[in-house]
Amino acid sequence: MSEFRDLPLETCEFQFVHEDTVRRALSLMPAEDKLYDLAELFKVFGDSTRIKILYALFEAEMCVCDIAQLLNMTSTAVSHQLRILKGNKLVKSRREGKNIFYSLADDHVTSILDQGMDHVNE
Amino acid sequence: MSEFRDLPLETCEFQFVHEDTVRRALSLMPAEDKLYDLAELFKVFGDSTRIKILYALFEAEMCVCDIAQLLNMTSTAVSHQLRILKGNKLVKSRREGKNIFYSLADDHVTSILDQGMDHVNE
DNA sequence: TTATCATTTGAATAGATGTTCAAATGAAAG
DNA sequence: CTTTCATTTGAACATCTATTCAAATGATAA
Repeated sequence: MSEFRDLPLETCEFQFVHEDTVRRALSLMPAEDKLYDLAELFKVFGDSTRIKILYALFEAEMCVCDIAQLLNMTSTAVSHQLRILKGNKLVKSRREGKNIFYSLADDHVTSILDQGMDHVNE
Repeated sequence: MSEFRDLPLETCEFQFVHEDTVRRALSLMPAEDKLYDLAELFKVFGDSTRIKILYALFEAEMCVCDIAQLLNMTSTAVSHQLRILKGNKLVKSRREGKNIFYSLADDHVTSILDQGMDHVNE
């Protein structure tokens, strides 16, 4: 039969509309897990606290306490968010005595933020 | 006094750490509402259903029913997400008889997706 | 008009998520 | 060792959000 997976018959109860378009798009879609990972990445950027943290680190590395002061938040709340940012490889950290300094992981972070900011500023 | 807003004294109870760094970063941060808008934008990308819809429309314009079939979801669920995408100017629509065709709003959408996909593929 | 059906809308539900609180690490200093 | 304190951790809570369901539009055809 077809080289593609069967299309569900139930979604549109009465007819197939534009079946060719659907099949072609389906065959060209990235893998399911890639799309999921991509959504997860953007989800990390989709919180104003985390966005603020990333912009703060844009200037210089900072410890948790610095960021907490800057954002007028508790160190605990900031630490929770830094954990998520680090888990997604958007920031990295180094210890210096009692302090742990965080900084942006790589230039990708900056370019994603810039791209988004362009859209917002239109 | 200072040209910057006062820093809160309560976040780090016992001392100011790296006050200069904090003040400089604070003065260079984008406006609060810009950062909020940016987070809102990324929040829209931060859902796998919406990501799938955008990638589907990457190939060709499609009606709600087409997308629903392709994603194996109900038209209702897809419509709700299209509403969000359209509200954020990521897709546009045109009516043709009973069908409403959706397509990507502009090239910005593509470049944001590409940038994110690069990071995921590392 | 009436029937058909793609799409939208609003309310309800279930699941995800950010902040707070209390407690636990971990490193430096006395 | 004990104290100090920056940071982390886990649980609880409140809020947000995606999907479902039932019902309403809106456009075409009979």
